[in-house]
Parts: sequence; C-alpha cells; structure tokens
Amino acid sequence: MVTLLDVAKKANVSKMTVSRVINHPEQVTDELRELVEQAMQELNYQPNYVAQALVNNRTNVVKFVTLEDIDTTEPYYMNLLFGIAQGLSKKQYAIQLVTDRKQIKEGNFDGYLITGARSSDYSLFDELAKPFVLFGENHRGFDFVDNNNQLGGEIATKYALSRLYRNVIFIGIDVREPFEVSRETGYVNTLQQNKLIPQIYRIPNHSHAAQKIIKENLGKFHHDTCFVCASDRIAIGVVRQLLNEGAKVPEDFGVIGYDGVFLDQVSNLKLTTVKQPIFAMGELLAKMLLQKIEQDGSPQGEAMLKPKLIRRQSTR
Amino acid sequence: MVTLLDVAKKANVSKMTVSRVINHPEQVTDELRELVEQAMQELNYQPNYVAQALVNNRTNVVKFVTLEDIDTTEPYYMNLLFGIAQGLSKKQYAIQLVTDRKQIKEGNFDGYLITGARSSDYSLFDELAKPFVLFGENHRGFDFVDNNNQLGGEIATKYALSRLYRNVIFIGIDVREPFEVSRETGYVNTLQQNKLIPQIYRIPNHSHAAQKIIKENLGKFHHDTCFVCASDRIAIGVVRQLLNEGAKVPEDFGVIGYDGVFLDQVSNLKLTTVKQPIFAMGELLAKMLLQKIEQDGSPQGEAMLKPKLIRRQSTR
DNA sequence: TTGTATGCGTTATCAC
DNA sequence: GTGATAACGCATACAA
Repeated sequence: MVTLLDVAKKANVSKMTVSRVINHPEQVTDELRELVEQAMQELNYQPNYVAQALVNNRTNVVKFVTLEDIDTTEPYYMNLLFGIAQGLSKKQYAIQLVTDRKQIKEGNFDGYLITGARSSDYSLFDELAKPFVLFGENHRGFDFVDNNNQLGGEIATKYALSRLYRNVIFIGIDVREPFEVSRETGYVNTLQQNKLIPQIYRIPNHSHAAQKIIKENLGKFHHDTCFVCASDRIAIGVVRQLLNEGAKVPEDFGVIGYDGVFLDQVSNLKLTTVKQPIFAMGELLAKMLLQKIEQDGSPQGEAMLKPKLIRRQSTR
Repeated sequence: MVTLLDVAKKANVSKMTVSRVINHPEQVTDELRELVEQAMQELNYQPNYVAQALVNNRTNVVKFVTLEDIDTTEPYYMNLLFGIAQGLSKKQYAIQLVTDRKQIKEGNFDGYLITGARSSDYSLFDELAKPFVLFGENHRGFDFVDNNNQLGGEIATKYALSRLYRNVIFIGIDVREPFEVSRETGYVNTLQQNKLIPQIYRIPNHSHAAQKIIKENLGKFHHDTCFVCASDRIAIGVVRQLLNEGAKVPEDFGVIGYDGVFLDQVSNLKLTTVKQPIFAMGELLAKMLLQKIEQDGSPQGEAMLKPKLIRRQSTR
C-alpha cells in the first residue's frame, strides 16, 4: 500500500506537505504542489479512508434502514439504493442495510437513511443519537427527500382532464400517511379548480384490491372515466379488471399510475404513470446526509423533487 | 465514545488486558476477565471497528458489483442484498454498490461480490487484485454461489410429469450461459430418463417474447402440455398468452416458472415456480467472501443451494 | 510556507 | 498472566 510517507519520500518533502496538497492545496507553493502531485500520480497514491476516518472520528459508513416489509417485486428500492450509492461514492462512504430494528443502534456508523417510516415510527427517531434523513414526506420537521406528491396528484389529474375524460376518480391507498394525503390533495384541488366533484376510493395497495373495487363498481362508472391511482400496483389491477370486464382501455376508461416503476415485463399494457426521479432522490438523500454529518447534525430541510408524467398506453 | 482505555481504568487493568478479554479470553484469568466484562457491560463498550480495521490493514468494506444493466436487474436482487447484509453484519462489514465499471478498482475495500457476470466478463476477473466471489454458476474455477440450476430443471420437469401432462416443453433463455445450460440439462436428462423426446425453445427473457412464441405455435401444442420455463418472466408471458387464447390453465396447459419471485401483485395467476433460496444465497455469498478475505484469498469453492418447487395455481 | 510532534483506538510484540 | 511500547495512516496544533 502506498502511503503519504511513500509519496513524501519520492517528492523529497515531509508527509505533511503531501497531506496539505490533498486537503489545503492553497497553503503550499505551486512548485512543491506540482512535485507532490506528480509523485502521487506515479505511485498511484490512494488515500486510506480508514486512517482518515479514525482521526476524524468518523466511520465512513451509513445505515440504510428499511422500516417496512420489502416487497421484492418493486424495482423501486433497488434504484433508490443505486442512487444512494452514487451520492455516497464521492466520499467513499459505504452502506449497512438494516431491516432488523435491533440492529439500528449497533456498531459504528455516522448516520442513517431511513425509508418506509410511518407515523407510528416517529417516536423512534427522537432516540437516534446520530444524524438521519428520511426518504418520504413528513410534517414533523424531520429532514426528508421525497417527490412532490401533491404536484404528482395534480399532474395526473390535469392530464386526465386534458384528455377529455368526463369523470376523474381517485383510487388511493387506505393509509393516512403524508404521501397519500398529498397525492389526494393534488387531485382534489385540481378537480375543484375545474368545478368538479372529487370522488375517492381508498383500498389496500394491491392489484387484487383494485380489481375488486372495479368489479364491484363498474356499473356505476360512466364510460368516460379516468382513474387516477395512488400507485402502479393499483393501476395495474384497475387496468386488468377493466379488460377482464370487456371495457375499452384507453378509449372509454383511462388509467394513470404512480411511481413510474415499469412493470412492462409482467403487465398487459404499458401504463401511463407519474414517475418519480428515484435515482436522483437517492442521490440527494445521500448528499443531504453527508452534509448533515459534516455539519454536525444541522437541519437540512425538506427536498421535494418534481415527478413527471409518462404518457403511455393506458390513457387516450 | 467509550474506548478500551475507559474500560481498562474502570476495571483497574491495562487496556491490553481488555483487548485480550475480547480477542483471546483464554489468556486471561477468570477473575480479571469477569471484572473486565462487567466494566464493559456498565460502560456499554462498543469496539471501534475503524481502529481495528486500521491496525489489521482492512477496511471492513466490500464492493457489490452489478455487471448487468440496472434496468434488467431481477427483482430478487433486493432480497439478495439483504441476505448479503445479514452475512456481513456479524463482522460489521459495509457495502459499496458499484454499477459503473470505472469504480471497480477505486477506493479502499477488502473484496468483491460480483453479480450479473457473463462469459465475456471473465477476463476482467483476472485483473482483480482483491478476493472475490461470484453470484452465479461458472465453470472457470471462480468461487461462486448459485442455486443448483440443473436440479431445478429436474425438479420442475419431474413435477410436470408427475402431474401427468403428456408433453413437457422447455422454454429457455437465448443465452448460452451456464445457468441456462444447466437448467436445460436438468430438463433434458429427466425427459430422457423417461424415454421422452426433449423439445426446447429459446427466447429473450421477456414476457412479450414468451407471448409471441405461444401465439405463433399454439396450434402445434397438444392440449396436455406443461411448459417448463427458465424464468418467471417467461412463465408469466406464457400464462397470459394461453389465457388470451382461451386455453385452460392449469387443466390443459401447465406452466412452471423459475426464480420464485412472486409477482402476484401484478400477475393474473399464482405461478408454480422453482424458488431459489435467495436470501440464504446472499448470506452464504457474504460469508464465503469474508472467509476468503480472512484466509488471504484462498479458494472457497462452489456452493450450490437447493431450489424448491412451489406448487401453486399454474399447474394442475 | 514547511516540518515536527502528537494522538485517534486498536492489536502485536516483547518484556516482566 | 499481565503490562508497557510501538505501529497502522492520517490530520491537527504548534514550532521553525
């Protein structure tokens, strides 16, 4: 392993000069700096992050805590993780994945990225002794990254109206969590701006629940309705049952999903959906946490990235 | 932070004694050992893995390298990752996720876990300066963990025959990679043992390709056929198209998938499938790598875990 | 501007 | 069996 000392010898300087070239290049003369940089090049010097971490009382490790049950069919988290990894890579941070709550406080690490948090988990956060950032909207003042759920609800609803579906119905998830409330709000606001009456169903987040609701209520729906759904799973169930019933999609019924997880591999129809910039969200999440760690836990605020409507085959 | 020295003071011993209690407890008298252990308890001492890593010339970090395209990554990767995390957690190792090949050699780390490797990647491995273990069967002598693909092919085929489908057709993936060849071999061997003639189609790993092959060939298939598929994706496409064509599943046509990724959320029918013990595979992968690191790169061999047939609704 | 000394927390080595 | 000391690679404080 090439160390500071090796570089120092080659450049005929002390190792402090080498250290400074790396951390405070402005404090060293151009001449020496170039000499040192050349020596680093030639020796292919790679700083030892472990030694750095030890002096700085850091570990270069963050915990990624998943509080909900992971449903492996969602490519979603994998993308999030890759985004996080990207955000961490510049400072050479590594990840410990945590699903067991007992492991939350174990070992050495510098902070947390937390996902799948429900309101009932908020009390847990007060106990955490290290900086953390949540993945997912909350209104308790905890730093977070999310997509702008309200905007997403608006985008979907506005698009449905622009496609001239006469009715726009929201099929939400039956949890009163902020992300759901915000998506609904986006829908409701848009309808009211257009002097239309909101109509909301709330069901479990499974395609089968969505199929059921369509099956039971299809008679009630006009043949000119767009369903704005709170998730792609729900949307897929809606589409499937509509097709099962012989309804025409997208001509008579439109369907818009949420998440932007493309399940084309397994779904009948390419779904129009509100896509979250998952990778970018993961990257930002990581950067916020690293900054928070560096700033000794100072608040980073709330970051809501813009979702984007992807027009595909389930709307006309 | 509580250090060895803090514990030593409390127990009125030197820090070396404390260190020994942790690493070589047999070298210290029972009396002192208990004293030290009590002090550790009271102070809630947690060893500093960074300091350990520094002195051991380790980093406590491994790279998880995904060589295939993120978009095509299988849904089971998330489970794999959690299995890996579990296997790493005992030694408090952390993960760096790598998708960009440029990052493969960057930074400090102790070894690699590599997934998505194709034959064309093998040359890359010879350049790696650190220990690695592959996720996925190979016959070049690289240490790996996989499920027993040949056994999986056998299990599926035997089950199809036991359900008295008169014909059993294999729908494979059109790559000549070891996992695919092995699955096919399991199928072929089983058919030949039963004096039946193998019939194999090879298509891209997409449900749409599977739909196409069924659509184009349905006329040729007897109404008493079971399709043994090389992936769940393919199986889902087969089921969907069979249903589209009005065929009876599972009565006239059986379908068996491979992977055990339950896509119930989005599929019409609960798939009979060969399930790999993904989590356990991840855990083993991690343990093999840790051992290999500890043993300075000594070969760990090949580990093939048993897949398991999950009987569900796509077979009679 | 540059170099020297010291310490981060742990473990191995060698005395006692 | 136990303790003092040096070392891992780096960065901060201080001296030159």
